[in-house]
Amino acid sequence: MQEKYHLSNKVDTINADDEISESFLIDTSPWRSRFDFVYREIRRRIVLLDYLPESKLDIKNISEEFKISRTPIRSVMQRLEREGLVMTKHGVGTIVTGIIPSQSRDAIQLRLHLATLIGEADPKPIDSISLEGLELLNKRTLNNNNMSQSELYKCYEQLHEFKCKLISSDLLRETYDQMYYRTVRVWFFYMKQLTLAELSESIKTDVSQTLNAAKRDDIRAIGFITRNAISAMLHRLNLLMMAEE
Amino acid sequence: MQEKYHLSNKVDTINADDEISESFLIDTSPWRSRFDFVYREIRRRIVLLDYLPESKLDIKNISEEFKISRTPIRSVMQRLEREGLVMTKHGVGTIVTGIIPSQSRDAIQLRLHLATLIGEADPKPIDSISLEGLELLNKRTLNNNNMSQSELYKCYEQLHEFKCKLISSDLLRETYDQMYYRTVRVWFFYMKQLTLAELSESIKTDVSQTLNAAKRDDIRAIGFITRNAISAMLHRLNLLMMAEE
DNA sequence: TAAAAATGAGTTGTATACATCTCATAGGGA
DNA sequence: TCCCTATGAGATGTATACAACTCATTTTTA
Repeated sequence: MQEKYHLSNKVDTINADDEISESFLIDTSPWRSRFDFVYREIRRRIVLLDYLPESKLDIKNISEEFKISRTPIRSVMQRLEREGLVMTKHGVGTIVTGIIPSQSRDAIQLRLHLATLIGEADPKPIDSISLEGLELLNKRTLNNNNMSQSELYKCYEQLHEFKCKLISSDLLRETYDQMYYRTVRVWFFYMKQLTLAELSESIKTDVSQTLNAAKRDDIRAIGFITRNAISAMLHRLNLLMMAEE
Repeated sequence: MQEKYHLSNKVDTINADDEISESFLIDTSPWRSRFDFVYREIRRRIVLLDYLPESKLDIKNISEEFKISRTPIRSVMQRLEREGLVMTKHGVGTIVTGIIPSQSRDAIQLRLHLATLIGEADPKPIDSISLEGLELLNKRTLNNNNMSQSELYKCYEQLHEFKCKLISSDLLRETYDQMYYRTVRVWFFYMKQLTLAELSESIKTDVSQTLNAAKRDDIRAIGFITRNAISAMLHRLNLLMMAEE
């Protein structure tokens, strides 16, 4: 964590074209960017198991690291708590939630169902830039046989973001997005070093299948590809979880 | 708002039986209750259009009313913002979100999809107390021909809570719950006085059908009953929204 | 000696003053 | 008269001191 946050980083720039009538209400101030930066960074650390499940977070340290007071960090933590990634208890501390098989299954299953809705209601058309990005991602994953966990995270996230762009409903997109981060953490937790290759293989086929469907503009297919990939992972995970119990 | 909040009110008492291993982490302190009370009350006001869409909230007034400082009120507002009920902009204010047809449709459609999942994965058994409550609700709605908006809100909420109890996945329940409040606000907004009777008729059949299914322990049926009720409402609403445009 | 009570360190929740931002309005110049 | 600018009220975001809570350790007491 050498570089601190740069406010110039673009953070989810919202399509100003849609809903102009309400866009004046959307807060694009630096505050929002700062919040988003810290939120994403801490989420990244939790998902990548940089902060281990059931470990206590040192809020004081974190606020010093980001050079920001405890108040906005609290906001971030409250959001992460709503999203099931941390738990807070008065007088005790802020703790990364443990990974509980039943809850993990629930999250995966919900994501699975939501994935089938990806191309349901008038999906957004695929713009050429996104498609190019996907082609690059495809080449990148094909050539790279031994991806690190962090590289894998980035690739997987990029694929996820591509799919998200196709969802026209903001609400569905956000809900699906939340499920993504919950489930990806579970992948990483159970896979650890052992089957990193397996996870990497899975993303390769996901990317190439998605690319094919995207080329022929078949967005519903992308929904089902995703659903099937999640289903496969769930099956694989059930074995792992049963072995552990 | 004569009576202030009573900390003794039970607020979502969590089943202490499940997941005992983690239950020590759950914060049951008065703070949590206070937060929940204020959150629910403000949500109620927004959903019942006590606070009108696009109107500005006077945070200072609200914090004085609840005899609590702006800090915890901010927490509540941040949660409501995540749930799409208010918007906040630095230096401007906190505003109840406007009701936008496309977004309303999205919320309703998502709730519709989630409803079909109600009895999917090992639903919780129906306990006799809940069933009795449902029977009472049935009698209450049958006899009461001219329900006020606030009565309707309570009945609808009670029915909703009954259905929620059947959902085994905490995650699905919470997501479904959020969609409920979003959509119910839209009902109330478009229905106003005109078709209150219609809404009341709709809930009557929903309750009685649900009761029948519950008696024969067919929980998947309840999911589909709900789905169909939502679908009917969506259809009705589309007509209203088209007429307005 | 053992159990109960008190103490204190450490953490989260709250109150409040201040920083920052936005918008409406008033004032001045062309 | 019109337009540009400045100013100030009022709102949200932040920093910080303090209150309240939990838990481990120490002290007291039977």
